[in-house]
Amino acid sequence: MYLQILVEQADSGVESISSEGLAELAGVNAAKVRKDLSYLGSYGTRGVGYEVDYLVYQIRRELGLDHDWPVVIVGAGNLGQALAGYGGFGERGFPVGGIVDIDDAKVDTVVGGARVRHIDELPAIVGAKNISIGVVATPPGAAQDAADRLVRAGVSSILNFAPVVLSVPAGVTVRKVDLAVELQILSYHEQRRSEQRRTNQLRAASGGNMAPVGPSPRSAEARRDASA
Amino acid sequence: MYLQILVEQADSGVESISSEGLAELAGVNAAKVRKDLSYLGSYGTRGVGYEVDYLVYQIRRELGLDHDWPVVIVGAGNLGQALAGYGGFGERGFPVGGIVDIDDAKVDTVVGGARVRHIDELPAIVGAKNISIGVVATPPGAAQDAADRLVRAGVSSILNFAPVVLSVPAGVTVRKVDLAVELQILSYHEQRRSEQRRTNQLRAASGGNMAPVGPSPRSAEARRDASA
DNA sequence: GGCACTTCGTGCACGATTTCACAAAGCCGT
DNA sequence: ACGGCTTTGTGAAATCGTGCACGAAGTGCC
Repeated sequence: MYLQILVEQADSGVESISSEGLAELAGVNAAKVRKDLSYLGSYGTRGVGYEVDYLVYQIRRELGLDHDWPVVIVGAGNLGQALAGYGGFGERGFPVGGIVDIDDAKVDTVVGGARVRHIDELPAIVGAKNISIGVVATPPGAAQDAADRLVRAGVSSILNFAPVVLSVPAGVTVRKVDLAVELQILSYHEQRRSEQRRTNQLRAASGGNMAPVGPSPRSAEARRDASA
Repeated sequence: MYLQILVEQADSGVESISSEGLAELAGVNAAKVRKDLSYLGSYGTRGVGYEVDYLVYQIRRELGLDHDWPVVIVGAGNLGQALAGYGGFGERGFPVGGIVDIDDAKVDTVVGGARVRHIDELPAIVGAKNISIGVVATPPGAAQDAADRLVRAGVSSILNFAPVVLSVPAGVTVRKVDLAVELQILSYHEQRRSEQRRTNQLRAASGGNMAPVGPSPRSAEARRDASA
């Protein structure tokens, strides 16, 4: 998150930023920013702040973003195609090194400049380009098989878009992005808001004379939401 | 997460599950599962466990998933089209209630069964279908404007796919999904793994006789990853 | 060169979350 | 009906993360 903000700042010509400034942009506490950045080393200057470019460089280095990480996408359905077509990936250091599908009808079609290849070619693709990151964009039922194949092919990090919990051997990192879960969390907040409204109406209807429902009890939560 | 696992279990015919079983599947501690579920009420049976169907029902109710939440998508580019075309949304209770774009060239094209409408129609769409959730699928530069328009139209929850921090009034919930950030986190793990390998090689080369690099110091982290 | 001012880096305290541990509660076999 | 077994629900303890406060270190003006 810091990296993103810092790059944005660098692009608008900001050369130096204080922990407080960065904290404001990130929606967190300034002390937290300093503590977080201190894990990278002492890259700030007291009385001045942090040099944006240098900090960007250091964060990139720590995250391993000083070189490209080609990724292979498994599943050329709706989502797989969108991901392959989305230029933002390559721009940010993750070029699409290949896209595969199990369905012969999809093989050899072209999406986003890459030709879809058969999933059996996965080991060859991963080996040739030395790929260590795989993206699972299959239907739920095929996701575990896709993950197994990725692991067998030598991939050690997986980004999973399928709404299932993948089981992988130790030493393989999985991250899951579940769009429905994100929506469910929003649903929960909406639900609470509508309950809140009902309660307020009841209070108003009963001509109540109660303490106002101030922001204080929920402020911490609200802040987290805003910064998320 | 529990909901997802429970639904999966229900589909495979499991009728009852213990906190320990659920904890295993979720990759967390059993006591945590019990404490989490206890916030919903006392829906377990001592000596037996939790009835899967009933628990699913209770979690759904708490999350506000007992009715549909139509969503409106802003941005009919690559990602917006994929989201609109992806059936999984509607299936999980979030039907696409509309998709809009600012570009006249895109207006009136049809994606995923919905006709793209102009962004100026946002208030009408939101009002007509009583929509409270908006999805921002625009390029970074247009995201804040999209969010502002959503808020003005009356939306109170936003799912943001653009890699920028949106600022919204208090009372509006924003969740951000940033695919590049997910990949960056994987990159970080890969980076560490490759550093690890180098260190091991050095150790081996120096004929070292050191304590083995066991899984213990990283096990907590690994567990978090697996369960994420 | 010295002084006022700014901002970092970090020890410490507090609050939140997670885990432990155990009593209470229910099932099942006899 | 009762005792043994299992598993929940929840106080208490331990751990973890965050924010405060302040010394250290730098800048810039006079």
